[in-house]
Parts: sequence; C-alpha cells; structure tokens
Amino acid sequence: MPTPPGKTDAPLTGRRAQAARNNEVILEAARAVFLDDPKAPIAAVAERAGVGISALYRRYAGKEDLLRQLCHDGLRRYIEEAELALAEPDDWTAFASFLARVVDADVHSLTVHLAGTFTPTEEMGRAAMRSNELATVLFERARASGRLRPDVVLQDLGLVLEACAAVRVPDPERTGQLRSRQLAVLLAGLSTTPAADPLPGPPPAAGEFDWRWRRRE
Amino acid sequence: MPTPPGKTDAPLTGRRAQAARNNEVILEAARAVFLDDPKAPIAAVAERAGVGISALYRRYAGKEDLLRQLCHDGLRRYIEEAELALAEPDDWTAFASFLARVVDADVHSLTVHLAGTFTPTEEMGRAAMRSNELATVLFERARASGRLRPDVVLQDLGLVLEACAAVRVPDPERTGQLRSRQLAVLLAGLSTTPAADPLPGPPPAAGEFDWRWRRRE
DNA sequence: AGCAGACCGGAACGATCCGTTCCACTGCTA
DNA sequence: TAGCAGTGGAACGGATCGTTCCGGTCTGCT
Repeated sequence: MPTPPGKTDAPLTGRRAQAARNNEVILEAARAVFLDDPKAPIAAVAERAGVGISALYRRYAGKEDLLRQLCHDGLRRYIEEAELALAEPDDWTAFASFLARVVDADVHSLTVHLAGTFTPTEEMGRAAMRSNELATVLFERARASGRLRPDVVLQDLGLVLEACAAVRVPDPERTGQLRSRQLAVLLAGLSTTPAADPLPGPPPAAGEFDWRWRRRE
Repeated sequence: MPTPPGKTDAPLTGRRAQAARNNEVILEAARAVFLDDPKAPIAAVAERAGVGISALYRRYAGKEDLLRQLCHDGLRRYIEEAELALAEPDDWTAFASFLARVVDADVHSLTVHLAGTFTPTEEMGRAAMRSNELATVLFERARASGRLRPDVVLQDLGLVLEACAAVRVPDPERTGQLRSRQLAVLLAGLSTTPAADPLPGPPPAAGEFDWRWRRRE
C-alpha cells in the first residue's frame, strides 16, 4: 500500500498514474472487445488497450475473472438505468426511455451473452434479482398507463432486448441507429395506440448488410 | 457408375441404400448442428448423423464445401417460400405468411449466419439477387395494401428476420413458438392498423431464460 | 544516490481443439 | 470369389489461447 490513508490521493503521478489509467483503459478495451465477440482471446483485449498481457493478469486472476467483472458492471448499469427511469413521472415514457437507454448501452450483450462463460457470484445473483424487481415496477407502470397491449408479459422484454442486441453492423454508431429503429418498431408493436412518431434514423440502405458475405477470419 | 442408365434405379438396396440414406442423414445433421452453432466442428456433424467422418469427406470436399451447400439450400428455400407466398391473393397475408414461413424454417440463420465462412459461388450470387427481387415484390404488394407504415423500407425486413433468429432456447419447438410471438409483435409494429389478434403461443415464462446463466462448455 | 520492488511488455509453454488424411475392414456386386 | 465402393475412426499437423515467466524500467523511499 504505497499511499497511506491521509496522504495525497488525488492527482496520481508517474508510474502510479499509468497504473490507474490502465485500470480504465483495460476495462474499456475489454468491454469493446467482448461486446464484439464474447469469446475473443484475452490477447485481443491487451492489444486493443495498448498494454501488455501482464498488465491484465496483474489486475484479474484470469479470463473468467475479467468476464465476471464485466458482466457484473453490465448488471449494475442496468439497475442504474432502471432507477433513473423510475424518476420519470410519465409511466409510458419511463418504460420506453428505460428500454432505449438499456439498448443504447448494449447492456444486454454484456450480461446475457457473457453469462455462461463464468461461474456467477452470489452478489450477482442478488443484483439480477433486484434488476428484475425494478423492471417489474417499470413494466407494471407501463401497463397501468394503458398503452401496453394486455397480452404482453414482463418476460417479453427479454425478447425485445435480444432483438435489439441482434442488430449489428461493423460501425458501432450505425449499429446504435439501427437498434433505435428496431426498438421503435417493437415498441409500436407492444403498444395499443397507433404509431405517432416516424421511425428514427436513416433507414437501412440496400446493400448495408452485404458485409456478412465477406469472408470473416 | 455401378447402376447403368436404364437399369433399376428406384428401390436401392444394401450398401447402396445406406449410402443414399446417409446423404439425407448427413445433410439433416449438418443443418441441425450448424444452426445451433455456426462454428461447430465437423466431427459434431458426423456424430449427430451417427456416421464416421469418412462418410462426410466422401460427399464433400471439406467443411467449407458443406457449409456452402447448406447455405445454398437455405437460399433456395427462401426463394421457394417467396414464390409460394406470391400465389396468395391477399397482399398483406402474402407478406405476413411469407415472413412466418421463413422464420419457421430458420432460413435466416442458414444463409446469413453461415455467410462469411466460405467463398460464395456465382450461382449463389444469382440466387441472392433473385431472392431480393421476390422479396421486393412481396414488400411492394404489402405496401400497396396500405397496412404498412409508410416509413418502413424493404431492408427493414432484414432487421425483422434477424430479430426472430436471435430468439433461441434449448428446446427447438419452444424456440419456434417464441419466434412466432416475436414476429407478431414486429408485424404489429410495422403495420398501421391496430393489433387485431392476440399474441400467439404461451408467453415467455419467468425463469425461461435462466439457462443462459448455466455454464456452457 | 541508491535500492527494493511495483509495474510492465511480450516471448515461451503446454493444453486443447479441429480439419483432414489414412488405413484396415465390411459386405455388395458383377 | 475377386474387387471395390463405402465406411469407421485413429492419427497427424497446424492453429489457437490461457497462463506463466523473465528481463527490463521507472518510482518512491531511505
């Protein structure tokens, strides 16, 4: 413990600063890499972060540990967004904006698609439970607003999120646009009132999905 | 060529029958295996088919060849369903039933998710073109029916199919049910008229997606 | 100044995994 | 009965990937 409590701990310097910076850089790189391919090699994370492999193994016991942490972060983010949405007074808006933010943060890929690659901790179980409760509240409020089709159930949200996460093109920003569009269609499908706003974003263009046919390595 | 033309070629017998049967068995197994995991090892196909690896390599030059054939079959099936749907007089019904059948046959996974793992043939390029033309016709008819939101474009169908293909649970039959439900929501979202029929199938149940958290090997 | 050690980059290692080849065997078929 | 199409599955060689390890650098403290 090189910095005893009570001493300066705000503006880290030199080697210590690099270490602190690497904490962030590595997590960010891991997020990007594993979002793109859940079974990417750990070396890809190091390369993307611009650090050596040692910098990774100094912080995490192994790949599984890193994955678990990433997934846990996703859960936390989900809960965070749910709590934020609960503050919104309009029931339907709270529901819709919650989904929009969760989709935008790509939380679904982080949690669900990484799940199964590690043994979850007990705390993650509790977090999952809490996230479910929050989602239930938001869902019930949406139902109370009367804009929700009566035969939709809470678990349909899982299908919605999966559908949005499935949209993916090479450019991340474009992916976000297309996901918004997908979500808009799905929300319209879940609601009783006819569509009010036009579908967002530039619509998918002809040939925009042709990259799938290009050979992948 | 053991059976010269003109001789009996209908009811194969003995070793020859096994070979003919294996043709089917292998293709079916490959379909099932690669639908479940596009990068499954070729040995998994052999095992599932209950044959040796030689039986595979006798028929296909290699893995790539098999995947190409599978994908080509998917394209053919897509075209087939489109042509079938064109016979339906009601424009919207033709459109909806086309999508339903394509989703049900899991053609999207066969074509798009296998694409990129092999170099496509020229004939497949033509097939892809033709499938696009047919889909355009169906789409335009749906638009002409007036039930389609005006800001939806042909390429949105790609998003719809992707969304349905993304739904997956261990039991294939249940997967089909949930995909129908997903498609119903999406179709409702694409249409201008308010939802008429209730959503199909048993709705997703609590805990139905928990299997994702079970450790995968 | 000088030293101990935190921190790092990346080569090397060992364990899989997988596509393909190869060979011995079987039982039709002519 | 001789020959061969068809087969099962072991074996091989290459690739991949998680993890370890070592030599080097810079820092903070004495």
